Amino acid sequence: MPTKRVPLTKERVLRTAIAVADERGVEGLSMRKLATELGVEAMSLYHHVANKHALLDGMIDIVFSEIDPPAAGGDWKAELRGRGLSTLAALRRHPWAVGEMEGRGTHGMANLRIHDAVLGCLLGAGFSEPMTVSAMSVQDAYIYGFALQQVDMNPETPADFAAVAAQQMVDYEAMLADFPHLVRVVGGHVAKVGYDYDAEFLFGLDLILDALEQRLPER
Amino acid sequence: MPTKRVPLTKERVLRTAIAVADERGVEGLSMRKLATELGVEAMSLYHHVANKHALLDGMIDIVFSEIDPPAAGGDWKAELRGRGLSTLAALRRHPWAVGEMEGRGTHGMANLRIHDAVLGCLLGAGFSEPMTVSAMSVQDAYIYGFALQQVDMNPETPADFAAVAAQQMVDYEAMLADFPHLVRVVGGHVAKVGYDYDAEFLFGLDLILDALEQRLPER
DNA sequence: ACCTGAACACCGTTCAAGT
DNA sequence: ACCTGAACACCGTTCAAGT
Repeated sequence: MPTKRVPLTKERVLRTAIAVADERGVEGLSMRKLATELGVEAMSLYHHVANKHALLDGMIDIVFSEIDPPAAGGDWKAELRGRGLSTLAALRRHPWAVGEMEGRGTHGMANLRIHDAVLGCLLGAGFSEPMTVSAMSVQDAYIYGFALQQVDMNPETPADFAAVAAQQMVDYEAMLADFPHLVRVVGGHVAKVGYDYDAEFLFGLDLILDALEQRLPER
Repeated sequence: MPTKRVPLTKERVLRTAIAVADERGVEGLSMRKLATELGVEAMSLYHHVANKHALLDGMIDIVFSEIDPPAAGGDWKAELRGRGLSTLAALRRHPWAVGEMEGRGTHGMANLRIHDAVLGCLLGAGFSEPMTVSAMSVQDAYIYGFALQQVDMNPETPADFAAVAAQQMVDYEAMLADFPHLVRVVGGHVAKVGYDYDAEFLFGLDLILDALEQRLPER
């Protein structure tokens, strides 16, 4: 209703799509709803984006652009720790992203940029070329996997919450009998309020970075 | 056309849904197509499954049921290594699964069963309760994250392959100038045929398991 | 050049009706 | 009890037509 004069651009389409997905989940993002949000008809979007797949490609690369790349000169462990935290933060701001990153053949410029920086950081630290590939692979798998698990904790459709709670109770019934370790450990430590996801994330990230340091040729 | 007498059961609906998703991706799985595959109308499915969300819940728990749970008594590292490999194998057989596991509040029985076994294995190894939670969290994040990256490598729609190849070339153009480390490392080691995903997976899994062993109280 | 109305071939799901 | 036909409210995308 307000600024109806501002013209449609690819940038504006992508930014608005991200806002919609952040708010309503990727399930709640349709070309038609996005168009309405932009004060336009659905078909107008196709002048700025080839199709919905390309729309998601663009959205995902914007998420990658929010990640701080590690510097190559300094303390490589600190740099990669910072990059890990920055990645998790971006994926937490855009919880739909991690589930859509897989299977889409193409890689955006921002994606390539941060991976290039990570490789440069590891090579600068003294890792061999094959070891650098492996070292990046473990870190990325861990970071994306952790983000994925975290999304799993916060159900994105609050409408399902009652169903979830009910199912939880059914599970609990069986758990008491069949899953003693889950009852003991999860009941005792995870279910208590204030479970600290950032601390949990850093435990794993530091575990991996320290283990990688031990694989460094010299020292 | 052949066996039209066999009655619809939840089991048969879920198994067929998995077969369809394995073959055509989760995008290619609709209630209507699944019904056709079963020689039935779409609405008949709703007698065995509450809705599509519940269908996916059931499918995912069948994937979990294909994972070998670790034993509690033996060599904990070997057991958890085996469980990691078994999980990766299941997620490779059903590439759609890892992208659908997130965000769905509910957890099936097979899911709970294998997590209970992992916890039992770690507790049996001598880890404290909070450490057991952390140790399972790193492993799961790594395993699911690795599976996610692997799906990313194999584009699930072979129709897009030409587009992917074309985009790859565009990327390469820019890479030569802007992403020197990617060109050096990925060009030299990853792009060469025969990149061994299982070896890469085990590098990270063993790195994590060895690092966890160092955190064990006694030894 | 940029936007759109109408249309096509799909979706998930409900509901009243059939056997 | 189990299955279905017709209908509703949605999808992504194409295409010829408007400005």
